[in-house]
Amino acid sequence: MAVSVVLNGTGGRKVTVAPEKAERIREIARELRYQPNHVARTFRSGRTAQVAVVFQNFGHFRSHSSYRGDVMNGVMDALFPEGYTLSLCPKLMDERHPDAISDGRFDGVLWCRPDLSDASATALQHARVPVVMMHAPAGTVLGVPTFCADNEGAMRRVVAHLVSLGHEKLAFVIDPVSEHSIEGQSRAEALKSAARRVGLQEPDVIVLGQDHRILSRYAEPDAPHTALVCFSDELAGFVLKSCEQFGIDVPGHVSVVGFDSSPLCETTRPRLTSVAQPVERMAFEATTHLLSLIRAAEEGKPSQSATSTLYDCVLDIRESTAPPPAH
Amino acid sequence: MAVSVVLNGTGGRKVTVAPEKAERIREIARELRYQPNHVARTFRSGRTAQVAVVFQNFGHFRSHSSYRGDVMNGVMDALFPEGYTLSLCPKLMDERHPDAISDGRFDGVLWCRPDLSDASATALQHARVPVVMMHAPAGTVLGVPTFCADNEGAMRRVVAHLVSLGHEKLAFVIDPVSEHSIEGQSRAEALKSAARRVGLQEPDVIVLGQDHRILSRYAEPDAPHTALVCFSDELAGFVLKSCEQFGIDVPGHVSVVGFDSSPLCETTRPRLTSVAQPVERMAFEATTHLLSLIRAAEEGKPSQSATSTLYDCVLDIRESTAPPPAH
DNA sequence: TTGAAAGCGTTACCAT
DNA sequence: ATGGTAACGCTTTCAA
Repeated sequence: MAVSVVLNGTGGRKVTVAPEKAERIREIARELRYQPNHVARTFRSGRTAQVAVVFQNFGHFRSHSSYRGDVMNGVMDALFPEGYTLSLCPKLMDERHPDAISDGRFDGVLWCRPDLSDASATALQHARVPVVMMHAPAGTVLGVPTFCADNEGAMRRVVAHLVSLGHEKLAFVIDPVSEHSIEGQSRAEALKSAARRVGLQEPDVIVLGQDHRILSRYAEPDAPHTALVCFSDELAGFVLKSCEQFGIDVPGHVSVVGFDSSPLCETTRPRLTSVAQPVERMAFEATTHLLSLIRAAEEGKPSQSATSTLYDCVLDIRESTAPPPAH
Repeated sequence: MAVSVVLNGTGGRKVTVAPEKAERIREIARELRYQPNHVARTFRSGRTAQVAVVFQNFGHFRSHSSYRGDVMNGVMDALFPEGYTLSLCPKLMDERHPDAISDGRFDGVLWCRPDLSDASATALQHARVPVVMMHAPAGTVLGVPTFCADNEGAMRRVVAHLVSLGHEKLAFVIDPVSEHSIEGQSRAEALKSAARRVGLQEPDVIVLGQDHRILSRYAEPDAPHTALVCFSDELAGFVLKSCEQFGIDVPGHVSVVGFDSSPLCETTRPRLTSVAQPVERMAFEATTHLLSLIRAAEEGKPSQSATSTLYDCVLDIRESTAPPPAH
C-alpha cells in the first residue's frame, strides 16, 4: 500500500503519494507507534543485512588473549557504517550443523576457524552466500578467499632474531588441539623452512599436553634446544610458568617466543617476545571484502575467482629471548 | 505439507506421515540439498531465537579493557546452550534509532548502556520484547530489571582500605563523558556516602578532561587530596601516566585506585589497586533472566514486576595505594 | 494518484 | 493418513 511507500521509502520509485495523504499516514503511524517488521522485510527481500562471524576454539578465548576482541573490532568497523548487523550463532560454532551457513539468516559469513572438519569444508564450498576465511592459506577451500598472516615471513624474522643471538637448536612447541589445525601445520612448516634457509638443523616439533615434564631438561647444558618457538602466547605463557617451576631460567637457559603479541606478553615474567599479526586490520579487510562479495552477488554479478591476501608480521622483541647459555 | 512435518518435526503433532513416504521425502530433500529457510520460519513463528546486546561507549572498548569480552563470555555461556544467537546491531548502538529494539528481529535485548538518552529510555519502556539492563540502579527504567555492581559496598571497601593506610583527603576522578552517566553519578555518590560513614570530609569530584595539569599539585605537601579514586581503570591509567610526567610518585605522594580490575592493572607501573566487578557473572545471570522473561512472554504469562540484583565487588589491592606522605 | 492482489517459505488447521 | 488452504507483514506489479 501507500503506507509502505511513505514510511519505508520503497515502492519501485514509480509510485507517488499526495503530500497530505502522506502526512496523514505518518501521523497515524506515530499514533499507533507503528514499527515496520524487520523480519518480514528481510523475508520478502531476501536481504538480511546480517553477517555471521565464526570463531575457532571458542572456549579458549576466555583467556587474556585479545584475539577475539581484535577480530570483532575490525569486523564492526567494517560492518556498522554499512548498516550490517554482526551475528554470533551457536549453530555455526558447532561442527554438527555446518550447513546452517546457508539457512538464509546471513548475507555472508566470516570464517575465522581454520580447524575445519570435512563436513564444514563441504558446507563452506556449497554455501549459498559469500564466505571469507581468515588464518588459512590460499586454496584451503575452493572458491573461498583467504586473509592470512604471512607465517613464512614471520618465522624468517623469528629465526633471524634467534640466530643473531647465537641460537642454533630450535624447537616448535604446540598444543595437541592446534597441532592438527591448518594454522598449526603452517607455522610448523614455516619455522622448519626458515631454519633450513639459514642452514640450521631442522627444528623439532614438541606437542605439549598437560604434562610439561619434558621441559625439565632445558636447565641442563646438553639440552636439545636453546630456543622454543610457541604456537601462541597462551601456550608460551604456560611454558614460562612450567620453566619457573622446574627452576629453568628464561631467557638464561632457554629463549621462548610467542605468537600474537597480545597484552599477555606484557604481564609475564620475563615479558614475552612474540610475533604480532595485524589481526584487527585483517578482520577489517576480510569483512570489507566480504561486503563487496555480498553486493556483487546481490547484483547478480558472476563470482570472481577467489583472492588470497597475506599479512606481514613483525616480531616484538621483549625479554624472553637472549643469547643461549655458553657451554 | 508433509515435508514440513517430516523434515522439521513440526506440524501441530497431530499429523502423521507414512514411514515410506517420509523416507522418500528425506531422500529427495537430500538430493536437492534442501535447507529450511530460517528467515521464513522466524517470520511465521514470530520467534527469532536471537538476542541483542547493546554496549556503552562503543568506541572506548578498543582499549586493553577486558570489559566487552567479559560481557560477551557471560552472555554466550547463557545463550548458546539454549540455541539463541547473539546479535550486535549498529542501529541499537546508535542513539538515533532507539526503537529498533521492537522491530521484530530480537526476542530480547540486554542493554549494557546506562548512559541512556530520554529517547532510549522511552523506547526501552515501550519495547515490545523483554529488556534487561546492566550497570544501572533499580528503577532506572520502569519495568526493566537491572543487574548492577554494589557501588555502595565497593566504595565502602575502598574507603576502609584507604583509611587503614591513613588517608583522610579523598577525591573521585571521572572523565567528562562518564560524568553524566548513571554509573558515574552512582559511584561518585557512593564514595561520598562511604566517606561520610567513617567521618571523613566529603570527597571532591574532579572531572578530568584532556588537560591533566590539575594533577601537578599532588607532589606538594599541602596537596588537597592524598588518594584519587578513579571511575575506571582506563582513566586511572591516564592518571598514572600524567603523574609520572609531573614527577609525582605513586603511591608515595598520592594513592590511586581504579575500577574494574582489568588486565591493564597488571601492566601499569605501579600495578593498579582496583575494584573488581564480577562482570562475566553479571552478564551470565542477566542473560539467563532475560531468557526466562522471553519464555514467559512466549507463554503469554503476565510480566512480573521488575527485579534488581546487586553484585558484591572486591578490592584487588596492588601497588598503587600506600600510606599518605608524612607532613 | 490510488487501491487491489500476488507472492516470498513456512506451518497450523481443516477438509477429505 | 493425506493433502489443500490460509495466514504471518511486507513490497511490487498491475489495474482502475
